[in-house]
Amino acid sequence: MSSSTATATPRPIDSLPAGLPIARQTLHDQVVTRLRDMVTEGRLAPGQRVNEVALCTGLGVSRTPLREALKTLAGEGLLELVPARGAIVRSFTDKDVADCMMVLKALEQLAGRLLCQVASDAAITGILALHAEMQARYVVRDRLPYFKLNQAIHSSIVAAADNAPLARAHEALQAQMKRIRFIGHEGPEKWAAAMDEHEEMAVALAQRDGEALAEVIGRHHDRGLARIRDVI
Amino acid sequence: MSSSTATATPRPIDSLPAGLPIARQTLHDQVVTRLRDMVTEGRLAPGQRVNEVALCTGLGVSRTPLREALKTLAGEGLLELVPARGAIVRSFTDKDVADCMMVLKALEQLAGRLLCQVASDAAITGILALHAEMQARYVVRDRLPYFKLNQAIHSSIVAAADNAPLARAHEALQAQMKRIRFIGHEGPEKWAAAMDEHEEMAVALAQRDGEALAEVIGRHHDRGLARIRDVI
DNA sequence: TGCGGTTATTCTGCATACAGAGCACAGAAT
DNA sequence: ATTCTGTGCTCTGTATGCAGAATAACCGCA
Repeated sequence: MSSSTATATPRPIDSLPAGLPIARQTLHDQVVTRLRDMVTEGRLAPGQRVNEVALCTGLGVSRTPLREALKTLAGEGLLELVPARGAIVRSFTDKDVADCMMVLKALEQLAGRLLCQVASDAAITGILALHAEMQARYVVRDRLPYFKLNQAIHSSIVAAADNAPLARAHEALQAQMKRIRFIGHEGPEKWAAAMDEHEEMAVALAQRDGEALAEVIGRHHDRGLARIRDVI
Repeated sequence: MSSSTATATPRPIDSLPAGLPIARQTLHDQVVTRLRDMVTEGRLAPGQRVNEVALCTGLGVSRTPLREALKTLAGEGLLELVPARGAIVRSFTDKDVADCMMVLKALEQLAGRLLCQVASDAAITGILALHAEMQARYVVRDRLPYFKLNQAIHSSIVAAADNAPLARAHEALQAQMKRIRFIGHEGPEKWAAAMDEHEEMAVALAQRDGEALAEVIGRHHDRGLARIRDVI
C-alpha cells in the first residue's frame, strides 16, 4: 500500500506522486465544522441553550466528541460555557458587533499591507479573479454567490499575507460575524457602494499599493459597519 | 437558605451585602489554567507529545476533563492536535514569532488609540501606577516582578480599550509569546531601551495622545522583536 | 551487524455509566 | 390568591471501559 503516511519522517520518499497527505478527520473535527455551520446558519439561535443529548442523537455521535467540540467552539467565541448549565449560543450586542468589526478592520489592514509586500503575483491574480467573478455576480444581482465570493476575497487577502496567527484570529472573528453580515447586505445603493469599494481594493491590489489598500479596506469596514448598523 | 441564586431574575434582592457571585470553576477550567501555566513555564517542552494518562494521574483528574482542556488550549494555539497521536506542545519557528509579534503590535496599537478615546481617568491612572511600579523594579533590577508588571501594563492597555474581542485575541497571542518573551529580556542596554520606550508610552498615555501612543507601541514591538531575535 | 517484517504494548478516540447540580412542578402556608 | 418550599425529573460534569491505531520491541535474515 506504499505506506506513504510517513509515521515519523523516515525517508519521506520525496517527490513521489503522493499528493497531499490524506486529511483524516476525527469525529471531533467533523462535529466542530457541523456545529459551526449550524450556528452561522442560524439553526442554533443566539441565546439558546444547547442540549447535548438532543444534538448527540441528531448528529449520531456520543456525548464525548460533542462536548469536546463545544469546548473548541467556545474557544472560537461562538459559544459560551456556563458551569452546570452547559453551552449557550453567543448573542451579540451592537457593541460586540462594532468591536468585532473594529478588530477585523485592523487585521485586514495589516493583511493588506503585508500581502502587497510578500504575496506572489499568482496569489494577487487569484484574488483579482475572485473579484471579477464577484462583480459578474453583482451585475446579475446573484446575492448568495456574491456573498460567498465576498467572504472568499477577504479570506484570500488574509491568506495571501502569509501570517498564520493573523489568519487564525481573522477566521475566528469572521465566523462570529458571518451570520450578522449575511443579514446586513440589503438595499441596492448600499450594495453598490460596497461593490465600489471592492473595485477600489482591486485597483490598489493590482498596483501592490499597500497603503492605499489598507485605506480602502478601512473605509470598507467603516461603511460596512454603518451598513449593518441600521439593519440591527 | 435565602435562595438568592436568582433563577430567572426574580427580584435579585438588590443591595444586600452578598458580594460578588461565587466564581464556581469546573475541573475543566482548572485544568486549562494549570496546563497553560505548565506550557508557559516550560514544564511541557515545545514539540513534546502530551501523554494523557500521565498528566491525568499527575493532576489527579480523569481523562475526560483533561481531554476537554486540551481541546481548549489547542484553540488558543498553545497545543496542536494530531489525529490518533494526541496533543503536541506547539513549537514556534522564527517566522511564527515574528508573525505573532506583528499581530500583537497591530492589536495593541488599536488598543492604544481606543483607550485614549474611551478610557476613564481612573483606568489611565491605574496604568500609570503600574508603570511607576515597574520603573521602581527596574532601578533595582528586579527582573521577575519587572516582567510581570510589563505584561500587566500591556494587558491593562488592552483591557482599558474596552473591546472584548480585541482583548481575547490579544490574550491568546500573548500567551503564545509569553515563554519566548521571558527568555529574551537579556542585556542591560536592551533592557534600558525597553524601559525608555515604556517611559514614552507613559507620557503619551498621560496626555491621551492616541497617535503618539500607537507610534511608540509600534516602535516598542519592532524593537522588542529585534531584542528577542538574536536570543533565538 | 544492519534491515525488514511481525508481534506486543501503549495510547488515543469514542462510548457509556454514574453522581450531583439545576429546573419545574406541585402542594402547603400565609 | 400568592409566595415559599419540597420533591422529582432532566441535564451536565466526571469517571471508566473498550476498540483500533500508532509505536515499540523482537526476531529472522541477508
